[in-house]
Amino acid sequence: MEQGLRERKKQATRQALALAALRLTVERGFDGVLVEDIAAEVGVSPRTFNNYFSSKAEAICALAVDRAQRAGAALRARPPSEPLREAISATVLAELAGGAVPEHVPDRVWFDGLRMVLATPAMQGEYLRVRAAMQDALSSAIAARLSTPPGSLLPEVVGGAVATACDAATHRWLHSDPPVPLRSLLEEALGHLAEY
Amino acid sequence: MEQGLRERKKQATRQALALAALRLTVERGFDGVLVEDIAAEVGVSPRTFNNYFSSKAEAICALAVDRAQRAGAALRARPPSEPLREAISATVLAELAGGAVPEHVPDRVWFDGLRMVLATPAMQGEYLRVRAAMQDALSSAIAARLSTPPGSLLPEVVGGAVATACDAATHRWLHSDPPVPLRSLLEEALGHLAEY
DNA sequence: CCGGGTTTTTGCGTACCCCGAAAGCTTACG
DNA sequence: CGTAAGCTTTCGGGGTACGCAAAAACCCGG
Repeated sequence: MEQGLRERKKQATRQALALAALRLTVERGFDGVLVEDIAAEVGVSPRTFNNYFSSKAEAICALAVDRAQRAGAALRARPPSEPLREAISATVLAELAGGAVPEHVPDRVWFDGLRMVLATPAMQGEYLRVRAAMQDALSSAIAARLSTPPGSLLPEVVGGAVATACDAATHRWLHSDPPVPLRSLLEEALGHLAEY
Repeated sequence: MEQGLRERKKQATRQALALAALRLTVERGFDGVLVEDIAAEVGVSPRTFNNYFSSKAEAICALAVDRAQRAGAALRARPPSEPLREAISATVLAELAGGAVPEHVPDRVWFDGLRMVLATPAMQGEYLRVRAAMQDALSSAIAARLSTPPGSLLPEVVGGAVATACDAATHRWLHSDPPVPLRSLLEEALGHLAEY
């Protein structure tokens, strides 16, 4: 598992770049920060930045993608006897509403970052990839749980529907004034899905 | 409505650019065609291209976005007495499986184009915007039909879930070998949604 | 049919992004 | 240790996207 110093250093650089990208972008806006700045913050050449991420937007959203994948793993880890719907809602509530922000990222940076990504056209495309990552992670976990026939669309459809529900709840949460707890929005969204 | 020659010309230019972008990209791949080429094909300057579209990818997917919006309009146009689920499935089947390709685009270009967009990383982000456009169009139509309270998440969740189902069916369709009719995939996907 | 006001197109310049290649350093391992 | 493998860096180029100001195209009232 421990691939030695080399691998650890690589992951550290990656995290540092992603976090710096997020922080700086929150502070100065998407156009106010250059790839050069992010690289400088981490102490690495601009070219190296692009060895890790193929775009500035990708770096900014990298931590969110990581989290989506953790959600998939969490669903896989639930007891197989648990009914699918319960397993999903338990996973989603624990991972998204549990203050479980990735990798020592300050809560405030995370919240403001999400908000900014959604408000900036140049980053919406990348955010949609985060959502897609969530869908993929959930779908494959669902497929593993149910051991559905290979051709079935069910895992993708259900995974995508759940990802959509999380997304709708998150949007509403970020714009709610006065603030509403994310948990209750997630519960509402998952409820709508079940009753359709 | 008719804003005179001026407006008509603008729309014509827009369509021509979008179609040229799609055709050329199908023929030569995303990196094989420059903005310059697309502009030349239509007989306008490269600078003008960017007056209409803020990126090459946006132009390529513009027709698909237009179609998503037509789907929303179609849902609004269904009889209000019809139950929501029926209205949705009728709309989706008619708009997506009905060979209803936008604006005189050859079926083959449309099919190959979709395939290429989904296979090209540089364009996946833009495709996700198409899916998001579908979600928005459906959501707002659903909200209009149900006249739900302003704060409800239901329209977004259901609209997004349906968009996801369409998307999953489309993916499977494009990769099916031997070919499976899109209609039956859509029916399956919508079915999974209803039974979850 | 024609001139003034408006909108669109265009050319030019700029800032930035992303990537390929080759050289330089660092880590891994016998 | 010393050689092999892997990352980082430097350099340079091809493209994209957009601000700005001048030129062209269009619309309308006289």
